[in-house]
Amino acid sequence: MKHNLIIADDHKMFLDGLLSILKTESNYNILFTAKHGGHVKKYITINTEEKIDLVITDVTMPEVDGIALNKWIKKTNRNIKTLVVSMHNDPKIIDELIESNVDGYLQKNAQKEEFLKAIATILGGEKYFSKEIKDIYLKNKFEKNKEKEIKLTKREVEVISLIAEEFTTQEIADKLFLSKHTIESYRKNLITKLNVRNLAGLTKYAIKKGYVSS
Amino acid sequence: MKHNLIIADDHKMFLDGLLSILKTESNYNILFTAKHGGHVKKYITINTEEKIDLVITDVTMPEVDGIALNKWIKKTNRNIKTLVVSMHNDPKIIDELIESNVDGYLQKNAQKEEFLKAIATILGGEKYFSKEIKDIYLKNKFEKNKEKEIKLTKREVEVISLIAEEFTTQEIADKLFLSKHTIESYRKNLITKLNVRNLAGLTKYAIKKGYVSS
DNA sequence: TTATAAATCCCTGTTTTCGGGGATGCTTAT
DNA sequence: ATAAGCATCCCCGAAAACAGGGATTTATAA
Repeated sequence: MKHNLIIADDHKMFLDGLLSILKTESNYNILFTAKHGGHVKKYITINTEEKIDLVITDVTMPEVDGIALNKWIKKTNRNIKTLVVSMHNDPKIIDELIESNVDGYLQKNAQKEEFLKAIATILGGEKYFSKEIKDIYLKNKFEKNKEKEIKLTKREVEVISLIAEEFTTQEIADKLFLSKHTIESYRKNLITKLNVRNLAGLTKYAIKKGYVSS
Repeated sequence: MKHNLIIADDHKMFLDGLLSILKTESNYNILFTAKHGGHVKKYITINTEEKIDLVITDVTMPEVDGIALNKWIKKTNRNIKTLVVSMHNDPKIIDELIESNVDGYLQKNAQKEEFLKAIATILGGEKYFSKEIKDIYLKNKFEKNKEKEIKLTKREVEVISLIAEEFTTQEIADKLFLSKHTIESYRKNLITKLNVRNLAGLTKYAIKKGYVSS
């Protein structure tokens, strides 16, 4: 029995490329192609009696993007599989998609073979993520867990930001209308808390967290 | 008169997508498609009497990549135009391509219309770069000019790297088998040279330059 | 060849950081 | 109500950083 697919991507070229690949496989039937997620939602909502097996969707699309579309599908139709394809591999996006139960994630620069493999795997009931994506996801999780307990207070963030902006303790004290001793306490606590050795470590942490621009 | 094109990309899907777009335009004739730059070089070398108007090429390809291919074409065949398409927009790559006289640069997530416009523009004898690419190129140039005089010596890079890695002066001295005074001199010079105020500034510079990871 | 730059080392101060304490209110959660 | 966390402030001493000189030798470029 043929599998029914829907593809959503606002890039004509990617769409055409994907269609040409899928054409070589005789048992895929393209029900519908869309320029953004809203069209897919409408299609699924209207054609309730039609069997839809898989929605392949881009992440960045106008109006309703791939993340929102995946969430909507997973919330309303538990038997429709989803495969997200994206140009980039932003850990946050990958995380959000996996948490909302996407069935697969591929980078757009994947080869034809991987595309077909991913689609077949997902239609077979399993999940498919490329090795890179898995690594990114796990690394992200791991780092998050390691840094989980370390939560800085508002004041600490203020202070570490100013430290990373090259201000001295006295200058920070003046800026925040606090005693020099207070800032010294904060610096000391930050060094202990963040498990670094000196200003350089604090600066690196501030940059990593985006408190300052490098 | 028809224009003769060559396309080089190791991604079947992109290739197919591009072909499907070009098919809608009747006056483009696809001479040859290749999986990497080496094939294109061979084709051009063999078919000397054939008129080749434009080579569209990806950046990342096995063996001979798009950068090398563009350089080779521009060195050996001044009447063949080149259009580079890429997934990413790394300033270094863009800079290198523009310096080696590429005729156009597009991101792969461009829309169909922009692809056709770029190809037409280039075949008309002009260059084509998308607005983002121009911005990236100019910003890069501008920043380079601003920072031009600041050149660190090998030793200075070693020292600033270790500073940013949270080592103290004494530790760096021990590591490099140098006197503590020497490292102090380097630190001092670096602070003056880079126009920063303290370790935090040095650390930020080191991160920006990629000497250490944040 | 003669500057110039790089790499190395040294000295004298002053300021800042760093590590170890401790204290006082004030809020928040248990 | 009591503990815990936060924000604030203080002290001390050692270590390190910072600022400002200067000096030598060895490459390297003009």
